[in-house]
Order: sequence, then C-alpha cells, then structure tokens
Amino acid sequence: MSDQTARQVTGYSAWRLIAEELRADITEGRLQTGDRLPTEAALAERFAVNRHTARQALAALASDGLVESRRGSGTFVTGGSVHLHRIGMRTRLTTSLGERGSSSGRVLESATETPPPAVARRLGIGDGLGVRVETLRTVDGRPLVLGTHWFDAERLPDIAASLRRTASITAALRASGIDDYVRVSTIASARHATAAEATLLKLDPGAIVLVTESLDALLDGTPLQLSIARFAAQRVKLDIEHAGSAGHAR
Amino acid sequence: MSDQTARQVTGYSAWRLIAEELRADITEGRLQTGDRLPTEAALAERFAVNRHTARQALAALASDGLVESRRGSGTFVTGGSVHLHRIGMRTRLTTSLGERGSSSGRVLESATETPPPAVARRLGIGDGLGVRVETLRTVDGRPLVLGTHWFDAERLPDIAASLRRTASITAALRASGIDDYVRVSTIASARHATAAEATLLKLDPGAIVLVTESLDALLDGTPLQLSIARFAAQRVKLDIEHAGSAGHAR
DNA sequence: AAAAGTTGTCTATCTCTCTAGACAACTGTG
DNA sequence: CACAGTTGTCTAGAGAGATAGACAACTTTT
Repeated sequence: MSDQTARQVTGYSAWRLIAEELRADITEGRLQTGDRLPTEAALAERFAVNRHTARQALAALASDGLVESRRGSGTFVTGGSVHLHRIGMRTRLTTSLGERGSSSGRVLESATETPPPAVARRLGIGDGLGVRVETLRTVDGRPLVLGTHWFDAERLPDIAASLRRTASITAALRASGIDDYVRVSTIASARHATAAEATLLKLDPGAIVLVTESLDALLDGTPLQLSIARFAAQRVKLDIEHAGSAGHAR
Repeated sequence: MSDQTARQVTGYSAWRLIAEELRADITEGRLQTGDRLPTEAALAERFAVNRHTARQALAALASDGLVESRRGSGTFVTGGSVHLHRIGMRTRLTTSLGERGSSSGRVLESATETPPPAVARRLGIGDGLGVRVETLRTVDGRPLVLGTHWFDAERLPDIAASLRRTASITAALRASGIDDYVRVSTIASARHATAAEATLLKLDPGAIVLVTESLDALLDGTPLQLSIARFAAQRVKLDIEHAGSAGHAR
C-alpha cells in the first residue's frame, strides 16, 4: 500500500471525507439504526487509508451521536434521524418544525436599518428603512434553523417593538393586524456554513447549510416578509409541497 | 497573529474554509462581477491567518474561474453565476435547465435490477424488477446534475431498450406512450459529494451536492418514475414554484 | 518621478495529519 | 475454553499545512 504519494490537495482531511460519506449512508437510509458498520479494517481498505484514519472518521461520527463503538464487537448506528421541513404556500416555520418533539424559537437580535439593495427591491422598499430580525429555532435540543427576516419598517412600524415583547414573529405580525399571508417564492441552495453560523447552529466549522430565500406576501400581493433561512443540512430535509399534493415522507 | 495554538481539529484546512466563505460572498451577491476583493493582507487579518494561507484560498477560487488576480492591482471577481433550476408540478430537467446556454444530457448507464426496498415501496413495485438509469446533464460545458432514475420494469418493459437508442428519458417515455405526467413529491437535502460524484460532476472531493428525491406519476396517480438528482451546489439554485405563482428570480 | 500599495516568489521552520507496526482488551463462536 | 475477529492504545516517522519574514515585480496615486 503506502498510496500516500497520490493524495490530492483538497483542503479536506481524509478522515473528514470518509466521515461525510458514512454520514450520507446513514441519513439516506443505506445504514439504519442498529446496523453494524464495516469493520475499521474494511473501511481502511475501502477508502485506501490507514486504519487509524478510518478510526478518526468513526470518532467524529460518534461525537455527533450517529454511531457507537463497542470493543470486540463492532461499530453500530445509533442515530442520524432528520427532520422533514415542509415548504408550501402556507409554510410557517413554527408549525412545520413543531410537529414532533419539543420545539422552541427565539429572537437573537432585531434592528431597524437600511437593507441591502437586493432585499429592498424584493420587498418593494425604495430607499426606506427595513426591520431585520435574526432568529434561531431549536428542536429537541438541536439547533435547526437560523433565520434572517426583513420587513418594511414604514409599513410595519410597530413590529420592532412587538418583537422585543413577544419574541415571536407570528405573534408580532398578529399584533400588527396581519393574520394571513402566503408564500410567493422560494429559492433553495446549499453552501458551507460560515464560522458564525456554525457556532450558532452548533455545527463543526465547514458543515453544510441548506439556504432558503423566501418571500411572503399578503393575499392582495403586497410583499410582507423576506426570509433567509439557513438549516443545518445534517439534521433537515425539505419536503416541497406541490399544488394539490399532500406531500410525501420517506 | 500567531494564534495557532487555538486552531481546532475540524478536518478542513484553513484555506478551504476561507475559500468557501468568499465563494458564498460571490454567489450570494455580496461581491459582484468586477468587484475587487479585499487585499490579501486584509483577508489574512480578517480570518486570522497568514497571508500565504489567504493566498491559497484565492488560488483555489481562481482555479474555479471565480476570481482573477492582477499583480500590483488586486483580485477581482470574474464569475460565479449560478443556474436557477425550476421545481414545480410540471418540472422536466431538460426544459428547466435548457432555458439558457447550451445544454446536453446523456445516459451514463442503465440496467434492469432489483431496486432497494425504499425505492420499490415508493414506486409501488413489490418484489419486481426495476430499471435504473444514470444520467449526467451538462450546461455550458459545466456538469450540473447527476441523476438516478428508477422505473417499474414490468410496467415499462420497452424503456430500457428505448433508452439505449434515444439516450433521452423524455424521448424514451414518449416511445412507451407516455406523454404527460406530473410531479407528486420532492424532497430536497444537501450533503458532501462522494468521491465518485465529485469526479463525474468535476468538483473537488468534498464539494457540496444538493440532492432532490422526486416522484413523478401519471395523471391518474400511478407512480411512474423515482428520480434522485444530485446538483453541483456551487452552480445551481432551486427555484421552487408555489401553486399559482410564476416563480421569482433574484 | 517618487511613494505607497498590491500581488508574486523564495526560504526556513514548526505543527498536525497520516502512515506503520505492535500489542492489549474485549466479544462471539465453535 | 480456545480461537478468530474486533476495537482501544501506544510509539515512531514521513509528509503536508500553516506560519514567518524578506524581497521582487507591478500598478496606482501623489
């Protein structure tokens, strides 16, 4: 062996790549809870690395609670379930994520300020001010979503104050007399978490975030809220609701 | 400076984390084509690394064609545009991606075999055989999507043969008498690319893939096709169509 | 023309990753 | 109970990643 000469310069350590491939095997169901993983020797051969490197990958998964090693016996899958987050016309973060387990959301920060041009355009604000709210939602003790929400400060002058009181966007909107709204558009993408995001979501630096940028509007079409949500991709899948369909879990 | 003692064991090299954060700045519009990036010295300070490490991050972005350095002058954004892929009831990969630029799809492989249990269940195949088709779609010379498509071999006996001739799924379905179908459900997630996926999509190992698992059905509800699409997340955003809406680009 | 600012290149050094081998501790099986 | 198989731990060394400093080459501003 000693294939080390051929190793590329990727910026990823070998054990991280192995850990992420095994993580996908678990979250996509090829390895299920209770299953035994291949032995360390087998993994080392499969990925053409030393056994110690394979062990480090397993250690990383173990510290995430995905697997558990038992001396003499093997390494077994112990977790890795993901939350299904529904996206549709009537999507509300709260209802969608609160379906199972204990869910809690909190407002990290809110401020009234000039929004970036792209935000101002989509919200239909000219040069006016916007209200920016940063939220974090946690389910079963695991932080799931980091949200940045923008509102028109002129149209919703009370919302900043309401937010400081209620610490809930839905409640603050209701206090401003807005009971119903629909989702107009959603754009989804994925990228590496920034250091700040990783800290708040309790992820390793470099973990993946699923980003959705969505626009909500009143029933008459007036833009209401622009939200940028960053989901911890390890813990969430997005279930996209198509017209008339009831969605579908795996 | 010399903060090295505090460096964590993350499995990601410092320059890779910096490169990915800068990539997000570009693809999310905070840095636009023609803009000058911060100087190497400024980046080194911002990320608390040596200038050489910041340089390596820039070199990685340059080799992806995102930036270009000019001696004496600075480093400038030269690319990074992403494709918007529409997802809705009538989604077809071909039409959605073919809107701009030159698009081409090809069948990498197809086989008739026993599908995994999860696939068999969703397609409504009992213990029967399935047809599995692997595809790769390239737009403007950049590979965008890797697809795995499953069909019921019993219900569509001709499709394997058609595929070998036409090398197009839509054409093969038409040859089997299927002109219209709708998308029933879509589940989106994100993870690291496997080594095999990275090779086919021409990504660095460890890059991110956006995964969609979607079920198409005939108008009467009969399951037709289960597709698992893996998009190069660097190059694609998903534009999710909500009922009655016309979608929305940025 | 001069000065300040920026990227390109070279050398040197230190730390962490990965490899390699050996053996201990434990489990399950025949 | 012996044995094969598996994970846990230790030591040692080679190679890549990151730091550090200095200077060259080039551009823009003064």
